[in-house]
Amino acid sequence: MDTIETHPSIDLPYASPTLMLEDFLPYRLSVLSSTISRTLARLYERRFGITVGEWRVIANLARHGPLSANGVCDRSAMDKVQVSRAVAKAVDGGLIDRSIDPYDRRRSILTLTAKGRSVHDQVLPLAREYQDHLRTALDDEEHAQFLEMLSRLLMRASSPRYLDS
Amino acid sequence: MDTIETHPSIDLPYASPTLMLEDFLPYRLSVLSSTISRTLARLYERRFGITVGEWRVIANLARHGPLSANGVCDRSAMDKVQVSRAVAKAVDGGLIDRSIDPYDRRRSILTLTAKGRSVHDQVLPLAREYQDHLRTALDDEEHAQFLEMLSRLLMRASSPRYLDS
DNA sequence: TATTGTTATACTCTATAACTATA
DNA sequence: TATAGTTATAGAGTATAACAATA
Repeated sequence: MDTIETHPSIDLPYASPTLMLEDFLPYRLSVLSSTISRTLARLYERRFGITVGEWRVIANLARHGPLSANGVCDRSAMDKVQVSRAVAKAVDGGLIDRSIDPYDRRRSILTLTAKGRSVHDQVLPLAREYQDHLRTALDDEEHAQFLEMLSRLLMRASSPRYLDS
Repeated sequence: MDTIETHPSIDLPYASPTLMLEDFLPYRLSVLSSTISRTLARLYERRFGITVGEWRVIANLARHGPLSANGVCDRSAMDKVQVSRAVAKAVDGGLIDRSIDPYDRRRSILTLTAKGRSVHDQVLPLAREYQDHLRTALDDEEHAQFLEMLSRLLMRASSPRYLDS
């Protein structure tokens, strides 16, 4: 609703413009994303003892594996340190098998173990179920639009002008 | 590994369904939100030495202040520990004035200092500028739709069924 | 007893850089 | 010299609980 008065209230000696946090896009995104991430993180941790990072690695190996650590980086929005740690934990837990690429001994070859595949096959329906639960908030067209808008926003958010400075 | 014979594909000994991470809504939201949050956190920290938490408290006090710590909690999606720490840092930095409510001596009364107001007035246009930069990815109608979809998704994400368990 | 707010503790996450081994 | 990956370190954020003061 627009203001009726043409100038700020005389009660206030000084009233600078303010931010309605609940309409600030970064805030809104952050609240939604962290609510969802927390829920999923708990789901993965409680039921399967894995972190979100491990899940991302596992999901990528299930779909695209075998991959090197670098291959996982490229597909997971995780940097090499995050991948290294997630992989170490998953190898430790017997979910991932790590060997050395004989053609380039700096590279690793990561594959799911049977146990890792089994965890994947159990987590996947739960992840999908949660996504479907969220998606009941949107119809198919809206969902497509939403994803498309996320893409456009990400391109903007990743633009160099704002990434440093 | 489980059965081979019952699976249709000949090429793959075992191919369970997989998740295309890049189409998984929680993943997409997380990548976008963390890119944006990181950018803003750097902006606030580098130019003004404040955390995102402090900025949220400051923005709320500028708009709705004076508030108690609880009042800030209600409006900022932060819990009382986060608020307590953000307020302590801002009081320490001379941005917020903290006194005790004489009518309920458990409560604090938080107001911006002149310095806090000044920081607010400098951060605000930068925050808006960044939001506007993001918003060039969307037209006005899309932006309204986007915020509205975020609301619906948040209601879903906050539903009790998935918050614990 | 319940509420407001602070403090303690432990754990996760992130960012950066240094390091190794290989190429 | 460059790349793949690991390790080290410190800082920030998060969750939980315990706590003091007040109601």
